[in-house]
Amino acid sequence: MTDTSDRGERTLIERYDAASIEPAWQARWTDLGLYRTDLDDQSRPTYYLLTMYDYPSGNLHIGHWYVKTPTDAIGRYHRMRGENVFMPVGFDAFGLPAENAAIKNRVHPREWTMQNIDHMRRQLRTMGAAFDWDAEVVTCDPSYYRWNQWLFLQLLNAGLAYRAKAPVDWCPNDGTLAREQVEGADRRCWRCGAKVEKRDLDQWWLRITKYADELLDFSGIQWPDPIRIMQTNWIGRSEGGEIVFTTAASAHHTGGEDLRVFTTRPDTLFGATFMVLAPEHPVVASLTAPERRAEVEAYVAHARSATEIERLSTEREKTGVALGAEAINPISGERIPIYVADYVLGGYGTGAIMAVPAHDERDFAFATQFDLPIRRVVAEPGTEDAALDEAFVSHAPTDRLVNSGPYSGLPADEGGRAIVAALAEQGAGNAAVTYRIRDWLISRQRYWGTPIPIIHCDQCGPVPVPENELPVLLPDVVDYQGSGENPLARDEAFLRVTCPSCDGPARRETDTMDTFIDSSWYWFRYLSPEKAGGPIDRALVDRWTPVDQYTGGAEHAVMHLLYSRFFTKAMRDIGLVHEDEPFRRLFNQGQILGADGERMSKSRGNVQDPDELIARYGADTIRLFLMFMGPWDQGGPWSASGIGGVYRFLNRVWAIAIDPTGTDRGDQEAGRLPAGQDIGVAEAAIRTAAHRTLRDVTIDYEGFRFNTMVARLMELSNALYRYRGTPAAGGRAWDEGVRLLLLMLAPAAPHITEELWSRRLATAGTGWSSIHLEPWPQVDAGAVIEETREVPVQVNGKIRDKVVVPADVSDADLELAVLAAPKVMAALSGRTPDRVIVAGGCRLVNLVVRG
RNA sequence: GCCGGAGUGGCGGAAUCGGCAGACGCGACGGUCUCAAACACCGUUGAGGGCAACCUCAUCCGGGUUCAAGUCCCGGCUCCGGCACCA
Repeated sequence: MTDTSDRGERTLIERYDAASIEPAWQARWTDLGLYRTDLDDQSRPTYYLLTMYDYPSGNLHIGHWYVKTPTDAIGRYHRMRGENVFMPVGFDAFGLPAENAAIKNRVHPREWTMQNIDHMRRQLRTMGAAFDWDAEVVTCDPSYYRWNQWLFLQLLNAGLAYRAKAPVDWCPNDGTLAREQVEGADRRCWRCGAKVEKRDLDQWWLRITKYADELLDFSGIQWPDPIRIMQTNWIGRSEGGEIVFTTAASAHHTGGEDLRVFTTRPDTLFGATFMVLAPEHPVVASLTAPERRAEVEAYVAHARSATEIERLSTEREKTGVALGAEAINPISGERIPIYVADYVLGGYGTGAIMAVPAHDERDFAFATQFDLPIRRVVAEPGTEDAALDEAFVSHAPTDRLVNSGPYSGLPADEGGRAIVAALAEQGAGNAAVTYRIRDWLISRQRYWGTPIPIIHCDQCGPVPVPENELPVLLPDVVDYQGSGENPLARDEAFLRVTCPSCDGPARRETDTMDTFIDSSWYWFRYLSPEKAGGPIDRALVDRWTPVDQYTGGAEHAVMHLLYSRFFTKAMRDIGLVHEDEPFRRLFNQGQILGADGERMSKSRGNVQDPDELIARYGADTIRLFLMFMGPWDQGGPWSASGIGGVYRFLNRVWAIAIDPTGTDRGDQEAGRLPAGQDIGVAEAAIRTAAHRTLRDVTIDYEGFRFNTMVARLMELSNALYRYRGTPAAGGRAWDEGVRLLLLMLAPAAPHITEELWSRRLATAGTGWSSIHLEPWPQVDAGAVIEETREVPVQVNGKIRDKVVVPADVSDADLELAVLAAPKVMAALSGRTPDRVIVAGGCRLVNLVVRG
């Protein structure tokens, strides 16, 4: 900190020097424990502000600053509003990159991760953010992941975890691959280039589908519409019916087997002209006619290697193969051919559909491709015989069934219900709901994750590790180099155990957990990161959660944010917490891309390191610049052009606060009040500017509109700067203006404002206290009232003139003033307006004249 | 492909309960200061036309609704995020 005692002896203005101010204040704040939250303080309302924790990739880049510094401003603003703010940080420390780095550089994942965390901690401190470092969580620490294991066991007890097979992408050399590790259209391993295959493995799942309906209810939270829509679509609830078709007897098959299909349109049952099974459907093999076997098997094998995105593409030509078997329509008795096609997914609905090409776009495309009949069964009145050149999918209340036997003529909706009822009576169908969302597969065939606390015994099957034996520690020395096998399976000491239930020889589960588990409850742990007797401190959790405000990238819109909601509900049902939702309010900020418009990544070499910017401008300038760039939810490519303007702004603030009487070389008007103003007018203008800014900036902070917040502070500083060196500078209005400017700027630029604030206090001879503990100022309503206003006047929608009228003018008086305005009279050229439209609140007048 | 978002001066962006398009900043141009340059400061700056007062055009493209459209509706294009093992 700068010693202020010798200021009077200086002849030149002391320059703004961020490099000397910022580290000093950061150190002092830490010494004072200014941002250590007293979680037990009952005197103020709590405000839990959470920003998504980081993966410790090694270096903080400008994207981290973009995420964190506006969040910090929110926290500081709320603190000034009198709330007890809790803003923790931590590290999402398990995951693939550590293991990839380990394989590549022969560093242990733990070492790599912990070094990165150390480095990032130091870098995080340079932001000057008000993080409470006492609350840090590091997920790869056994004190954290043991509770992942504990929670898993509770979920297992509650019937929310189970074991089932799932296909994974498999490389013969490197084992399971993540999606991003499978490259190219021919699907090769990124590391060794081998052809990637699918392999079915027994894996652990969490029953998120049980909560599907509850997850569709957002009534308890204030989240942005787009996120709610995406989650709703992701869950994908569909109402309809299940209909049981029967296989027909044929030369190679006895028939009589049930084939259940799910449909959202039971009303179109009479229009089913063929049936499609997913390649994964269990009866595909047994239904296939011998002469079709080779073709069907080849098709199924090929379909399994395609991604879901490819399979569901409506652009791609439909493919499929006839099985050489038929199914019987339960209501019409009609026999229709059965196909296998990859546009039907094994995991959705029943994995089988009745295809109604007349009323489904995908079925229509398939039928056209394979020359199958298309039979209209729903029509708008009068269009019953109209040809179909595309699927007729809309259903209006006036639509009626046609070609539907006894149901023909019924309104489509009613007919659909009647058909379901008839089917139910004969045991061939029922109303049903299905979801797009699948259960959450949490098994990973990796080393660097939370070991799943299960022991496999030949006698007893999978047995949970007893709670008192937790944590199952991740062994330190393990051969995690890729070799196809699970890394933990190669550690004999880890692997070989006795069964907790029968004491016989057994082996540990060698899969680890998805890292989304870590992030599905970490905000609870922040409240008591050291607690040994359980995952959470119930009293603190009850007082502090749900999190008041969560901020993070929109790339997490669905998965992380949905898993967190699911976990909270599951923990509630287990009796661990009371609430239904994790995050009351959510804000998804945008993403900073590299200068090339691509996502910042080391491999692309487009990462912007903030360190050189800090050295040149200081943290406050960067913080402010990131907020000023544009709307926070937008992000965009990084460009430092413009940062100089923000730096100039801070220099002006510095000059205004430290030297009100100074003037600038080169300014011929320096020291003079603006034309036509005396001191009274000038001071009133300053007061109005300051309080209007306060009014607007407050709204901007509340709405996270940081770009306009900074713009408004720039306007205020420009307004004050105009009076610098004039008789109005240093007066009461000026002093209040400076005070408000600093207070409003404090959440966004904490260092320079703290420095200038401490100098003000020193000058005033008051004892020091931090600006960040000041209350948010009050708007003086009297100072913001305007006496007159300028109203634009249009003639036939084009601006022709402006009139200045009293602010409380009546519509009638306004109209008189408008008609007397010279340019309006010229534009009317003697004509009388046919209509006079006064926009609401006298914002604008439009005169409409014909001819 | 499907779901979600965005497209406004040379650039980042402002203005969305339908009411002055371009706040604020960058850049550019002119000037002041300086021996000079840099810094700083003052001014101009959407495009086109006109001596001027002013006029015309302009918010991705094409239609539409309206006294009035960046904003609402219909159709398209481009870019960004997600699509279940990156986090």
